[in-house]
Amino acid sequence: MNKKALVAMSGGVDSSVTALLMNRQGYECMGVTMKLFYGEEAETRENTCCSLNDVEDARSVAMNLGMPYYVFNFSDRFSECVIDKFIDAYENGRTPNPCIDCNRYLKFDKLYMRAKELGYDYIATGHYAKVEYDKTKGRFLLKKAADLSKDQSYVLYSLTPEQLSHTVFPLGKLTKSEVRAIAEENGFVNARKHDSQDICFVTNGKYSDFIESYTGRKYPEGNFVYKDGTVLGRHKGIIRYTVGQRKGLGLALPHPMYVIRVDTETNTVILGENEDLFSKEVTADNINLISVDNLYEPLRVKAKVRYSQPEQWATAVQTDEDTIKLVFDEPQRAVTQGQALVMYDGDVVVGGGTIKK
RNA sequence: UGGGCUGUCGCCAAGCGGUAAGGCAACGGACUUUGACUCCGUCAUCCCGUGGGUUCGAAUCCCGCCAGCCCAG
Repeated sequence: MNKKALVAMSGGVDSSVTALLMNRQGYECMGVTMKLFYGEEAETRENTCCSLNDVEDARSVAMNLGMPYYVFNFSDRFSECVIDKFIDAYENGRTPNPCIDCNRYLKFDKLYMRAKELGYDYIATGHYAKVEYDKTKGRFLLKKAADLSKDQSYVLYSLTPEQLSHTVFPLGKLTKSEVRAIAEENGFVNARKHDSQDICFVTNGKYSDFIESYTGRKYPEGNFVYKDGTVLGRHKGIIRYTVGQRKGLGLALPHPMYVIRVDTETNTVILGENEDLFSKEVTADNINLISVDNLYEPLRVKAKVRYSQPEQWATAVQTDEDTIKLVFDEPQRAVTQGQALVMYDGDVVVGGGTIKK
């Protein structure tokens, strides 16, 4: 009997080629698009996933491949686990990474559960990453993609052994251009479609405008305060600012200034110079360890604190059940609460957590 | 009311007789499956508070006026 896989299809090139490859590899596949949110503009937007056009594209590819195709409505789960968390983070002076939550709570949780219910053993997605079973260690590993420029292992660090053992990433060994070529060869409608980017549920304008219209709340103005306490001006609501930010302050200053801290207690945004943004220490909680059981013994790793950042040498140690303390060899810029800390041992994802400070 | 200083893009600010630097902000784009960062581009062309004058030529020199600031009162 063939192995059965549920393929998450966004309507983009990557997941379409994923479906094709899964088919070729002999899996009995079902294509699924998750309906995650409702936005009037979403239907026409080009750079996002999961809009109506995207559903049509996904359906077209699935039909092409002769696999059943369904749309699952996961919008409740999405608003609860991604959007609400996103808003909560900004309201509390943190900076969320919704893609990570979407993977954690939707693709590899809700969708995986649904797959199991329907008798499918595997989830396949178009992520650029690899899952490998390490016989010597007796565990599943998450590894970087062959195409390092597209590697998405960072946003997958939360996958558990259970999830990894039921996950297939067929694109992990391919480069983006190979994927596009395959799509082209097979006449996929979306072969040349733009890569998705930006926050998928913010279909129009800025995320801060989205939060205000979604919640109906208005975030009060407050002071921009220089690190020495001097008031420099008024900010337009705390959710609009994140550590390291320079643009959009609306302040005319003699030299560039950056947000170095957001203080929700006093509703102030603290500004300083670029040099003030560097720090060596990071604490992360809500951790997930993949390649090791724990980190109570300090471990030399390479780590990063945001999606697009080359990893940096550091030493990590677990301080309790759910917390990691990591010290970089060199100070890193704008380590921000709410973002993810992800650690690597070569190509292998050691694990990660949410930056607490 | 006397005395002094200042008045150049939304903000700061060069310029000191030869035909408007730069920074900040803003806007547009690139990069990017998060937010940022970064990079590229645009941004005073009847014009340098205003009205005269000198000069081949002034934001730059001279005179008047207006506005703001400071010190006296």
